[in-house]
Amino acid sequence: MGKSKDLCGVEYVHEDRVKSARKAIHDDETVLRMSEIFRVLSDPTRLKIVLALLREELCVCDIAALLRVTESAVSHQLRLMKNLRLVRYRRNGKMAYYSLDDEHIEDLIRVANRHFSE
Amino acid sequence: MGKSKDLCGVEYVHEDRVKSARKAIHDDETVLRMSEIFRVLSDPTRLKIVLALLREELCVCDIAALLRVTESAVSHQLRLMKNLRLVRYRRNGKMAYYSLDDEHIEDLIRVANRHFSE
DNA sequence: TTTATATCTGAATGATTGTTCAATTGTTTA
DNA sequence: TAAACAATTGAACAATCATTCAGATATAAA
Repeated sequence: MGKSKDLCGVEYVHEDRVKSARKAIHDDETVLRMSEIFRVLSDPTRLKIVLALLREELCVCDIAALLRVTESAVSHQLRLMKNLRLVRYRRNGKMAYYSLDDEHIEDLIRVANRHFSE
Repeated sequence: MGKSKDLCGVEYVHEDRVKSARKAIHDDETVLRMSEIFRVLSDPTRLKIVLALLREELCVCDIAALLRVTESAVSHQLRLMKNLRLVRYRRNGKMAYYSLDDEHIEDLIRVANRHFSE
């Protein structure tokens, strides 16, 4: 089984398999956006914030106290998630109440849980 | 609604909500292991490798050519995923053929896809 | 207005990470 | 044997990241 060339001059050992595999890979922009979603959940602190918001709408200081991290750190992470439209917030006086704004995150966490329990 | 103290001396604004949210957060070790799974998929190169292996068993040099990255980079990432038991490999002569060794990854990617298509 | 509280922000810092490079291992072929 | 090839490995590097700190903003209460 020799090497073969494709149009771009890249050599493959198994041309058929590579062509098949390439169909399964999305375009770069889509891959990038998918990876961003997973990246949000790849940090333990952020994952805990998401897990907490899955159950209750919470203000920044409650999240900070619950996770034992500074309010500043929580605020930074919430901004990141707000920019990705994963959380929303409403102001009420001095407080900012955050809640989840994405119905697929719960599914992702459910699948990840299955990974350990099975 | 005043602040209240729990046993550890941490003050909460909304004690009831925090107690409820805490139940939704897994223990530290579980959260850490969950975040590790998401971390694997949070890098575009690794995500592409996974997407490719979802369809075909591939050798290192084919993955490298397909993604236009060095074989060394691919090998490093594959080792990481092998340590997490997400991929397996079989040797055949000089080649090492890698394939997915986890049935939940496909579900994670499916859910992430839904996030954009809906 | 002053004071206190809740949140946000930008800069700085230390830690982590993905890739590259050079060298090496193990296998096949000449 | 020697040469070629596929893959691995460890060190080094630049880039990214999460947190901290100090200060700013905004709202509520005194």
